[in-house]
Amino acid sequence: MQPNQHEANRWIVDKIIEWYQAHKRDLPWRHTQDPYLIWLSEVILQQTRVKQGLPYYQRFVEAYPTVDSLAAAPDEAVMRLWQGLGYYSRARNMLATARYIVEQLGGEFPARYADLLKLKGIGKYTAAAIASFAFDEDVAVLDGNVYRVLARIFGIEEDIASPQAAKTFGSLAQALLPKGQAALYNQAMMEFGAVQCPPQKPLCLYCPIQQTCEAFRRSMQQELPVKKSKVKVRERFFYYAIFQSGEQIALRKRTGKDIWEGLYDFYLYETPTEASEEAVL
DNA sequence: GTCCGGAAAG
DNA sequence: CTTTCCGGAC
Repeated sequence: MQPNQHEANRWIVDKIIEWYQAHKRDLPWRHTQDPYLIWLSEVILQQTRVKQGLPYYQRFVEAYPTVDSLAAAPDEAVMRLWQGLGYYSRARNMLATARYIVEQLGGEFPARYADLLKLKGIGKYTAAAIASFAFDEDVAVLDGNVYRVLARIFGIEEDIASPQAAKTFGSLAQALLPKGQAALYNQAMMEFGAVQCPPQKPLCLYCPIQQTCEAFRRSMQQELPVKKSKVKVRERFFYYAIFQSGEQIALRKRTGKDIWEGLYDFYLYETPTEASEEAVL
């Protein structure tokens, strides 16, 4: 890093925070420092867009305004409220954790990142979100938005799906965090990513940090962040029937959008799983 | 159809 | 390390 890099970084962070204060969306969980409500919102938002999660959050807060009320709720009632959100194990983990907090921790929400991390259904992201939003612990969140914003600003071409990237981006995000302003910084980074610097069509033309953005300078907004799409391997089972008449063997031209398009092969019977000889015949 | 995403499980 | 869980956007 250049000697003035620290200053440049501080400038970038200040600009993003300034942008956040002017453009942030008014969302209900931004008006509370209650760790329970922040946790609730984060679990819902983990797998859901704000627009879709909002009504669920409102219904949960209405039905279960405290960790005690959630802990006392019947399983079916919670699952019913969760219906439509998907990833149902998260609702189950949330309920189990609420009960654990009430029964084992005297209803006291853990206040530190390291302790939050031990709870069921709370991983690095959610632990950092609660620790910073509710308790202002100086721990940086790392979510898809943060990855994207950092990859673009600094022109980082590391594959964000790799575990190694978590270290690179994690230490960078942590280094950028202004001490004592974790909640503000984290929310600003994520909101900036969601609104100003989305995956498609980032709003570079009126971006406050355009002048220091590597992706903009190199016109790489669409290429960053780099995410190696996992080529999913599918097993296919081909059983060929060979029809022979004298010297001639029947072949068939392959059509349609598939492997070997336009090429010839024998008459084919395909199964998604391995089939026995009897089944094929 | 493809891609996306936190945490847990494998 | 990779895969799985779900529903929505496109």
